[in-house]
Order: sequence, then C-alpha cells, then structure tokens
Amino acid sequence: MSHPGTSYHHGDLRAACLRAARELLEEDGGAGLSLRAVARRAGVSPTAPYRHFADRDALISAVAAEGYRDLTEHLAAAHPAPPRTPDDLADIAVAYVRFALDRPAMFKVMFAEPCDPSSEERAAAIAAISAYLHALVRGAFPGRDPEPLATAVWALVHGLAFLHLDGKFDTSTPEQAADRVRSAVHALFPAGATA
Amino acid sequence: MSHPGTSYHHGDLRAACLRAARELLEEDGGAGLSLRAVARRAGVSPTAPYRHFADRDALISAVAAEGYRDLTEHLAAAHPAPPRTPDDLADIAVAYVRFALDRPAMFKVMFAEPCDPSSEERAAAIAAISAYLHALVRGAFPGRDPEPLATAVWALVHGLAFLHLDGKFDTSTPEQAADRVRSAVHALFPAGATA
DNA sequence: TACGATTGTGTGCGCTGCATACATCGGAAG
DNA sequence: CTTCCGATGTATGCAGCGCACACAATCGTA
Repeated sequence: MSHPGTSYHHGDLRAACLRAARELLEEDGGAGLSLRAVARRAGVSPTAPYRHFADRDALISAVAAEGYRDLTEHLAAAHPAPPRTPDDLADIAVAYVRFALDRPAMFKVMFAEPCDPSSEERAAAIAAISAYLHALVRGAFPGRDPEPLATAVWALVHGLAFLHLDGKFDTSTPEQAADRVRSAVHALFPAGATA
Repeated sequence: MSHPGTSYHHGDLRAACLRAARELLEEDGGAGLSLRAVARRAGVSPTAPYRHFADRDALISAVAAEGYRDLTEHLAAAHPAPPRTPDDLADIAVAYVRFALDRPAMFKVMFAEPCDPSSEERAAAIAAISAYLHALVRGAFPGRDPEPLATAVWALVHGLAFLHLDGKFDTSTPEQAADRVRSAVHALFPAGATA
C-alpha cells in the first residue's frame, strides 16, 4: 500500500544495489566501495543487501562480473571485424587501456580487489573475455599455437593498462597513452608477424 | 630509566613499523594491512606511527618502496649476466611472476593499493626498476629503439604476474606457471628476434 | 639546570563489515 | 476469504579501522 515506490519490500533490491554500486564507482572514482554506502544509495537499511549478497566480496564480484561483460563489449566494439594486422591488434590494446583509464574505479574492482573465487557469474564473465582473446589470436595468427599467444596478448594489454593506471607512465592526454600502447604492440608484433 | 628496551621512546619506531608491516604481510598474506595492526606488532600505541608516517598511504608507500627494491634485486639475481637471448628474457619473466606468487601480499601492496603519489622514496624505487628494464632491453636488442620495447616487456611480465595472481591461470604448481610464462615470452620473442 | 622540540600515550569520533533478533509483506494452502 | 509461512527489509550491537586532538615523557642543548 501507500505509494508504489514506498512499499516495505523494494521489489528488486539486488539490481538496485548493483546499479548503486556502479554509480558510486563512476562518481567518486574511489576505491572505497562500501556495502553501507551502496545500501544508503539504494535508500535501504545498512544490512538489507545481505539478503542478496553473502558478504562484501560477493557484491564486489557481482559488480566485477558486469565490468568484465562491459569490457568484452567495449573490445568487440573497438574492432568489429576479426583483426588481421598488428594495427588491428593495437586498436584492441588501446581500447583495453582506454577502458582502464576511463573507468579506473571499475577496473580496480575487477582486477585489484579481493573477490569471491567461487562466484560462477564472475568466472563465466572472465571465461568470455578469455574466449574473445583466443578467437582474436586465432584469426590474427592462423598458423600458430593460439594458447601461448592468447596468454601473451592478454598479459601485454593487461600490464599496459595497470602500469598506466598506477601512474608509471604519463597519461596526461589520451593520445599520449594510445601512442605508447601502439608503439609497444608494434615493437612486439612487427608487420610480418601476422597471417 | 628502567630497562633499555622499555624506555618511553622507542628509538627507531619508523624502522620497527616497516619491519612489523613486512612480517604481517608475510604471515597472514592478507590485503588488510592496517596501521593499527602494525602499531600493535611494534608494541606501541595505536596512534604512535603517525609521528613517522603522515597517514596510512604514506606507510603503505614506504613498504611498497622496499618491495620495489626487493623486486629489482630479485630480477638481477635471476640472471646476473646481461641477457641476450629469448631464453634469458624468459628467465627474468619467470622471476617476476615468481616474486608475485611467492609474496602475493607484498606484490598487491606494491601495485594494487592506494598510495602516496608524492612519495619520493617510492618514485625512486620505481625509477630503478624502469632503469633496470631499459638496460635489459638495450642489451638484448642492441639495434632497436629501447623505449617501446622496455614498455612492452614490463607490461608483458607485469600482466602475466597479475593474471596469475588473480587466479586467471592455474598456478597449482610453480612449474606450470613457469612453463606458461616461458611459452608466452617465446611466442612474442622468437629465437631470431634478439641480437 | 632549565627548557623546548621530539616522540609516544589516551581518548574520542565516525566509518566499516557483519552477526543477531525482530518487523513486514506477499502468495500459496486450506 | 482467511491463515500462515517463507522471503525480504529493519534495528541494534560489536569489534576494528583511520585519524584528530589534547596530554605526558624524554632527549638534546643552551
């Protein structure tokens, strides 16, 4: 009763918590994503989220899983056609680093926060990224063993993202970061390396 | 003045705090390195460390700086002579990943914890790593521009370390991780790539 | 010997994650 | 249509955290 939005039960508190968490990450960009802040944001008591998330790690893992899916989409959008040349690969690498620099709080939640290792949602989202990368290297390097190459490519772009995020490199302008990423990729993948 | 070890003033509380912090990192391996726990460990009141560290970030940064120096030594020890072949490079990469897996708490403090960006000690220790890597690629790839190569090599090993640490790869045995690292390095640096 | 800077202590505030007990509601069984 | 129970949100409380502040002890120096 009373007003529709004021009922005792929220309706979909789980989704509301995830949305609140995303908003908090975008806003203060801070690493301090607290369960209580999420509850406040969702307009609910401090312990209500525990009905939907076992503990803080579970919430973080669910948020991170959304981030992994976002990242996969972002990479796919950066280069729709299957990449074939080092330039194509560099585009993907730049997109990976851009994601980290544009959404640093989310990226840290995804890769630098304690998380629930038993979260199926999280594992599935990571597997999707891995599959995307394997397909990528399979297309770009048809004749070669995709396993070590996929590992190397992921590590390369991931390391570039983290080192930029940590302030190890100058990131005052996006172009500077993009150029450095392209140079690094081209240093490892000369023009003749692909199919 | 009572017993020598029981005086009011500690003598070298700053060093004692750093030592306590290292011990805590080695023991519970936890990411939860708290200023209060450090103070307890050092046998001192909870707020005493504030006389030597402006805030928690400053303490973390000082601990991280020690970690950077440790890492540099560890890499240098892994391959004393200047590396020349992809195998040599792979040795360094394996050492980098081993450091992360052997001392995960320290590694996370170094690269996944908010820190004081104005810490000179921290900046100097990072510059030392960077210099080591530059010297490394200069020796291994004499004819080529060292800048993008150094960036790429650091990103590669750093990404490998982080992805292993995050459980993205199987690390049940050290050999497995080492083999994967070697494979990845060799995939990017075929035998003829060096001088 | 007196004194001021340095260094450690004690207390307190608001925040956090989380365990526990309680209140409210919605839907299925009778 | 009523009843009741499981699902969902609330209230309260605890220990730990970073940190600000006022106070005490000590050391070096004049």
